[in-house]
Amino acid sequence: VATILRKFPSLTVDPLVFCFHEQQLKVLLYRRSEEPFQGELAIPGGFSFADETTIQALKRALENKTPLKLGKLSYIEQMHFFDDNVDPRGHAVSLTYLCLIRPNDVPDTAYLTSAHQLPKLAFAHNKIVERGLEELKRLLLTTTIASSVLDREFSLNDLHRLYQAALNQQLDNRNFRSKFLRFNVLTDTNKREENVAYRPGKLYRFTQSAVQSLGELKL
Amino acid sequence: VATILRKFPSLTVDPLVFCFHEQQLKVLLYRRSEEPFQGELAIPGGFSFADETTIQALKRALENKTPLKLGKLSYIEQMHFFDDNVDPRGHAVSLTYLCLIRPNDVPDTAYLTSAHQLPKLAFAHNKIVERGLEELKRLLLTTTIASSVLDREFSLNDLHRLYQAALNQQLDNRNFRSKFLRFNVLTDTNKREENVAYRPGKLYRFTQSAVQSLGELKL
DNA sequence: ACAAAAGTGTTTTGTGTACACCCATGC
DNA sequence: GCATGGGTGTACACAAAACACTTTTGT
Repeated sequence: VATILRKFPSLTVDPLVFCFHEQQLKVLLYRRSEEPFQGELAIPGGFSFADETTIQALKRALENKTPLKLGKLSYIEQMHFFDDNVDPRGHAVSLTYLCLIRPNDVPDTAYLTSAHQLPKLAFAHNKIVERGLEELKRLLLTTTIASSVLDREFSLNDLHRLYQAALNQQLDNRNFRSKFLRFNVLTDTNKREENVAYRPGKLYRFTQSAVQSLGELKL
Repeated sequence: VATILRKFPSLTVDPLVFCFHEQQLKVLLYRRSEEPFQGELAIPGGFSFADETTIQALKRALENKTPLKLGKLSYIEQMHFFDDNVDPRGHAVSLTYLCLIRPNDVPDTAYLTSAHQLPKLAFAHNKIVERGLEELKRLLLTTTIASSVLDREFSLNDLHRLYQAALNQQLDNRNFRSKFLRFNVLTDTNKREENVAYRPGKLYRFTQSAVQSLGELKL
């Protein structure tokens, strides 16, 4: 039996956590305290061993290496599997997860960097972030995933700013509003922003907490 | 070192091969000759060991268990990674690949079944096919992936029948044609069908061999 | 009254959809 | 000339895109 077990590559999991912070789309990183790549920035991943799920491994890595708790994540979805990792310690394969956390749940001590201007990361982690960014954009355009990026209540302009930040482009405010309202996925809370030094915006929430599909793809 | 290696789950790869055959969307299977699930139908997967890529493992499994050659596949894309497999032999994780092969390249001896009316398969393979079907539909609606499902030259009606079969719904023929032509991805070969007992259709091919995106997702 | 951001409408252009008939070919 | 599938056009409703000003609130 041992001879069979020896033959498999080591499995790692990498949580790619995005959040919307200071009007920017950001990525959660940590600074490695050990070799390899000591001192460099990396995605806070770790090994996934036999007889545990990859989510259990994800929790361990995330909570050991960052101040986030798995339970605070608002969304977790499996993403690409990399089988061409260059880990100096041997053949490793790595499963990446796309994760989201709401602005209110981000600890102050979390290390965040802008997703659109990444520094050089350890391993091939830049590739992972690129890929996750594409996936996140796709989800924003086709689903109500924004409900997991924003706090539960938000103004239409918050939503507008999120889309502009994540897609990294300007979107006409009037068209954006009317289009989004036409999807019929938002509920007016009858509340308004508070403690702002200007006209307070109306607060909305997503009617359904589950992520649902938006514009249908038609042929 | 050995103690670390022992701890990882075994890794398997599963090639989910679709093809368009007898006007139907079909899936490639094989009948298992060994335990577990001896005698049952399954996706022709196998183990992926350390120091080989998952594609190498895919090739070995596919060519050992079916009459197909990896080199004949017209498209290979990584799909979902399952970490909740129920393999009686222990904790296994499995990476699935969505694969396509053109009608002309399908050997007569391949075991194919209709993708929309699957029998019960071994392991949790029904789930894999369901998922692959969703992914294939998505690709057909958003990319020129059809170029890897059809032979290089085909009539617009072939294309129409492919979409109807894969999406499992009727599509208005006139609208389908004008829409697809408007994408500007097809080239008229100036050839026609031969040896048909009716008016022969014009043959087209995709202008670019690489898969490209079709309708843009807009907001 | 001023600053700051919230909120609103119209026009033009293009796409989605529904629908029925003639055409070209082989036999 | 007939059977078979190939191929074409129009009208309507709605969505996409471009575009600038008024309103509300706090200070």
